[in-house]
Amino acid sequence: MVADRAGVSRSAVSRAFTKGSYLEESKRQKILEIATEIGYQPNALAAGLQGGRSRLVAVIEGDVRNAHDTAVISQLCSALNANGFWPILVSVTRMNGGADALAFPLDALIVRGGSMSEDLVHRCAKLGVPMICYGRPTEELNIDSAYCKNRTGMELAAELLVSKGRRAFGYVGGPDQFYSSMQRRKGVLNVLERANLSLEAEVVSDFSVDGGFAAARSLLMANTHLDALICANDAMAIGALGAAHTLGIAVPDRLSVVGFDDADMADWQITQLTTVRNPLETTVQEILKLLVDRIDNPDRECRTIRVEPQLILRGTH
Amino acid sequence: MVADRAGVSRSAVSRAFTKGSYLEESKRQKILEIATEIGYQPNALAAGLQGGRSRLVAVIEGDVRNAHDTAVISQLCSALNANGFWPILVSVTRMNGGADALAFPLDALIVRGGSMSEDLVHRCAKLGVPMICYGRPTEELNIDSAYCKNRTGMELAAELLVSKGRRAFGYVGGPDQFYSSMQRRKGVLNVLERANLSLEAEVVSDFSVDGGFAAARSLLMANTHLDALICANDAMAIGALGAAHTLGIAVPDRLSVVGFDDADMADWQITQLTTVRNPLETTVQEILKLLVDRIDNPDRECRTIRVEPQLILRGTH
DNA sequence: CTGAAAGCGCTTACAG
DNA sequence: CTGAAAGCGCTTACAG
Repeated sequence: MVADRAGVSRSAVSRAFTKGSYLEESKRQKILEIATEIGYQPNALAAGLQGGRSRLVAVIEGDVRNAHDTAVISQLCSALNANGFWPILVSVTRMNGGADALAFPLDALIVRGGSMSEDLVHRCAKLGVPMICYGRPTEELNIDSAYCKNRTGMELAAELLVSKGRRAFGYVGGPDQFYSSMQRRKGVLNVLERANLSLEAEVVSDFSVDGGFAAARSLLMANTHLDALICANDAMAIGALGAAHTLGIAVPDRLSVVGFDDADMADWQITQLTTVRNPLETTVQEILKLLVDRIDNPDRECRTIRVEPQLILRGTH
Repeated sequence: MVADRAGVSRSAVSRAFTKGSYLEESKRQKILEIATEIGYQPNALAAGLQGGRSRLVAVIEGDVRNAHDTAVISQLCSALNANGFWPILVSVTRMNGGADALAFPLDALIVRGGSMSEDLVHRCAKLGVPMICYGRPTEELNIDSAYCKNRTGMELAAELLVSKGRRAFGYVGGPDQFYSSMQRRKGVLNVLERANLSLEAEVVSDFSVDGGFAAARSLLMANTHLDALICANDAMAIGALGAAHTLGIAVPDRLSVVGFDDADMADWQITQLTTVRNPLETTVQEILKLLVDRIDNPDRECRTIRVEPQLILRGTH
């Protein structure tokens, strides 16, 4: 034990590792020295038991996965690390909707709107664990959240195509249960209405590349006159690009294809997808700000951060 | 407190939540009932303090990211969840090479070979925290590991191209410091030597799509006679496909391109990349077996699992 | 500035 | 089958 070796009390050792606590510098030095020598490090579990903060944050991972979701989670964990938090990754399907993670005295719990169950909301509230949501507004639940303006983003995309002279629009939507799916579709519809156009064909898919391929293929085969195909995310747009290719439809000459997210793959040479940027670094930063601020100030009112989307012009419009 | 409400001891409550401990069924029932009512759940931190297992597993996330690495980590966390473990995600750059995670009484620590520092190895050994490595062999360090047979895999790919009549080979390699880079390159060289061919051009890149694009582009421009381009992973192969496209080189008519990993993107319609399957589900399962077995049996000899690669024929060879 | 003591919320022998 | 007690490894008032 470090305390014995250094001839000090356990309190002193604890203080040596606590920034900003009173301890004679020479003593602290000696303690730290012995600690590194024998490889001692305060046990975070025991420390976390002390009423204060555990610095543990559960990140609930949803079941619908695409490149953008994965990227958000990865960046989120990185940002948590950078702020001295320990992200515990929890699968929504595996761990009882994420509620099992509440066995830990969590400083916070982060979840995408689409994976948030009522049960989870109730239990967090009951236990006083702050919840931060992303991907949809949650004011009505009194929960902080950050999300990209989906409708606005899609309006940007649709306006671009209308202004390019496109007139026969098809749409590949995301699963109905997602807030983002509804909003993105609404954005498209708004613009078409203003332009006195209507959606000529539409199909719902699953936000995946394969799903987008199948959906776009059947849509394009049944509606050969389409000259614009808007997809609710980049993964499906990439699938749509494949579908157009196999059907011999030239993009963008005969057909415009746009997506949403601006995932990495949108900028590859073989895709060069025109899309709407869903700025994940910004979203992640906002989530962290909400989290830190919530911990400092547990009783403040909940806040909703709306992140601005941005049109990214590349080669498929 | 549940114990009071149910009129039992704290021991009884603890036992009610511990599978396989003696407790009259009616009592257990009552305790569980009250627990769900008031939202009680044993504190995992306090439980973890009890000499036994914490069920906490640190997963160290490296700095070099590509789709395959991200997928491995994501699946790994999912598999850990499925086995009742709590993965703590730790950024190798942010958290002192991952060593900071040792503040928790970890049941194990999982790290990719390329992100494993000597310091980390020493400290895990000193603290008795089992380390499971993937992506390279670590027998000499007395550490369990699982990895795909890189050399064998690349031999499969190179043999395919040789048998197709390709004679002028180029190679886009991964960063020198990775074990997998060296082994994959060796696989290519072995096959060429046996066929009395030699590598005509070669360049090292960074396992990313953009890196692969730039590398392949310069390679192809400087060596217009190449008829085969082997890339050390799928991401760079996708980049190479883009490079070939912008240079007007028809794949596979004039140039064969193959990758390694069989990442999701390799099977998209727009890529249909011929590649070598680096079976991540198998690797993840093997890592979990190693981990569980190590926990049950802390003093067993270390094991190295070599996962079999598999040639996947698609459209670019 | 520092030590002795209490306490965080559990589990686990130890007695019954 | 079950309770009282000790103990896990820390931190934090409380006295000095």
